[in-house]
Amino acid sequence: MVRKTKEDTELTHAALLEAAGQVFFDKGVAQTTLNDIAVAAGMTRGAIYWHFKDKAALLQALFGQAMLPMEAMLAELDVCSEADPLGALRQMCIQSLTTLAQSQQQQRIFSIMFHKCENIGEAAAVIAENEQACGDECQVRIERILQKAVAMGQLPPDTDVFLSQQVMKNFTMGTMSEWLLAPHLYALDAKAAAMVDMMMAGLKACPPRESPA
Amino acid sequence: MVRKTKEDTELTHAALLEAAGQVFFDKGVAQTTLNDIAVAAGMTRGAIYWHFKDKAALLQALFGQAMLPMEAMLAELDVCSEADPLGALRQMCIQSLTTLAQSQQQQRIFSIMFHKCENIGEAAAVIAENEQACGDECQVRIERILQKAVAMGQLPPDTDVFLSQQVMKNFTMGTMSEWLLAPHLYALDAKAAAMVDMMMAGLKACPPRESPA
DNA sequence: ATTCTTACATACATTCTTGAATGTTTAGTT
DNA sequence: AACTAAACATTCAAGAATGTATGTAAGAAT
Repeated sequence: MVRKTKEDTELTHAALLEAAGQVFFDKGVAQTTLNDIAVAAGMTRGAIYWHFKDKAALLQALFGQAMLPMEAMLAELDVCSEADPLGALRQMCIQSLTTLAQSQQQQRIFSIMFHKCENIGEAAAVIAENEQACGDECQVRIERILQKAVAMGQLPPDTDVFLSQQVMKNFTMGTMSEWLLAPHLYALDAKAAAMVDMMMAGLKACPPRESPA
Repeated sequence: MVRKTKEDTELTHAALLEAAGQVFFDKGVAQTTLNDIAVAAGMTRGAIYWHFKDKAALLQALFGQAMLPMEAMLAELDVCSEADPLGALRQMCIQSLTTLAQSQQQQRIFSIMFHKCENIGEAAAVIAENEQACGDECQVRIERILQKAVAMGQLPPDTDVFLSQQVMKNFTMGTMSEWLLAPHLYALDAKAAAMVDMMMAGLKACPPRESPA
């Protein structure tokens, strides 16, 4: 079995990505050989080197795949944040968690990002791109929405917008990260709303204040 | 330079640990050779193999070193939680963050744990020990204190104690993890109290409730 | 029908890293 | 003073992973 039709080619491309996700998840990125992935996909390393430049490129492709739902949510956020900015942020946090809870592929990839990949060297460039592009761009947007919430009276006027955004991010990322360490402990999709509501209640009641500069 | 006095021996032991922390932090655990560490400490691999069984043992020793302050805080927690359980938890969260913010060695080691070490295989055993011993034991204690807070009326009677503890943990770990990715973004030690207060306010105002079983 | 090129498989050379084995010097011990 | 053993340094064998180079069968183009 050698030369395939174009659809077959894309199929093996996807199969390699899926196998990579599985093996990276099982053994960790550093402990995983390209041969491991190839075998898991029923091929040889030649196939991988054809589709991807090297291990880092494979990882990058895998991460990029998981970032699509998140970027979609960010786009949606701008639309929904007109009337009720705080409500839109709440929805985004909840959706981030429930989306994660409902997709095994997402769980695997995020688990790799959080716990099974060293943010170093090649990977650092990938993380720095995806976490500075999505993370930095994301930060600006959320701060804008928080400012809108302040302007509309949903939050106190002296709210420290930057820190509030940071707290939201820390809470959400921490919840994802920690839940992935023990997904059986509780049903994240069922509890996400209650957890996020608790955080939002804190944001409304006692947000970090701007220090008098 | 070969045979040293006992104090010198302990000195090189500490030097090896410090070098390990530095190099692991710089290059990540997987990308770090034992030779890298030895050179950074001004020695050869022989010294490492004398003091530690292998790379995993070195990592374990390094992590154990960073765990001491945390365990001390847990011990202190039981003492302080009599009159004001919620206040004691608040103090613990704040102290966790400020302690991290004030010790560069802690920052390096926690950064390694969070972002530069794959929770896999050998390391998983270490993590599973330290994060299941400290993390599992920690969970039980915090839940007990939260129950005390419920009994004393500091929290609503139908508070979901387990989920509340989970939220506290997620927030604290997330804050540590995210801050370590960009420590220059804000002064954690100055802002820790405000951030924790926000979370605690949410806990008081709108904690996750027990679902009617 | 022939040729070209894709999509892999196979083989190979090179480079690292590890663990162990052995060597060496000197601090304690008696 | 001699001996033992600690505290390393040095050397070596072995495997393993990577990148590349080459082989090859089949789809696509003419």
